[in-house]
Amino acid sequence: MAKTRYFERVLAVVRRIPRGRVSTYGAVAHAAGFPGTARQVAWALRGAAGPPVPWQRVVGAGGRIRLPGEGGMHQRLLLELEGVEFSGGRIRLEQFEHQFPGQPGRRSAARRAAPTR
DNA sequence: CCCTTGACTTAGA
DNA sequence: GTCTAAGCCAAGG
Repeated sequence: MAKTRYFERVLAVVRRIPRGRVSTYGAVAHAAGFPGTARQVAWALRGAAGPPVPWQRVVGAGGRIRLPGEGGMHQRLLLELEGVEFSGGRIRLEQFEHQFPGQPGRRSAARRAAPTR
């Protein structure tokens, strides 16, 4: 039961994350077409946490679990079962982060505030 | 319409 | 390495 478009879009993206891979809130938000809405991605996952949505494959920047409490423990467990390796509480994004197809945000052709990195 | 909440992120101390 | 502050944005009250 689709609730909102935002909701649907985000979940659709999360569903595309293959098993054994992970993505970050920011990346999902961007892939869904809403760059800069990482927090809302978390909000959406919270309301969708279920079988149809591999919510555990979405982690915070740097490959850190941002879900507190047992939920976080559960998430880490599920990921490890999928083959994702942790390194001192962090996931090696270099190796497990899923790269979405060249899908530039649809809201505006592009948006790379990319600070002086 | 205003205010609060939150599984976030980045930058600075 | 840790902690704090500010920026961000959709939803719900």
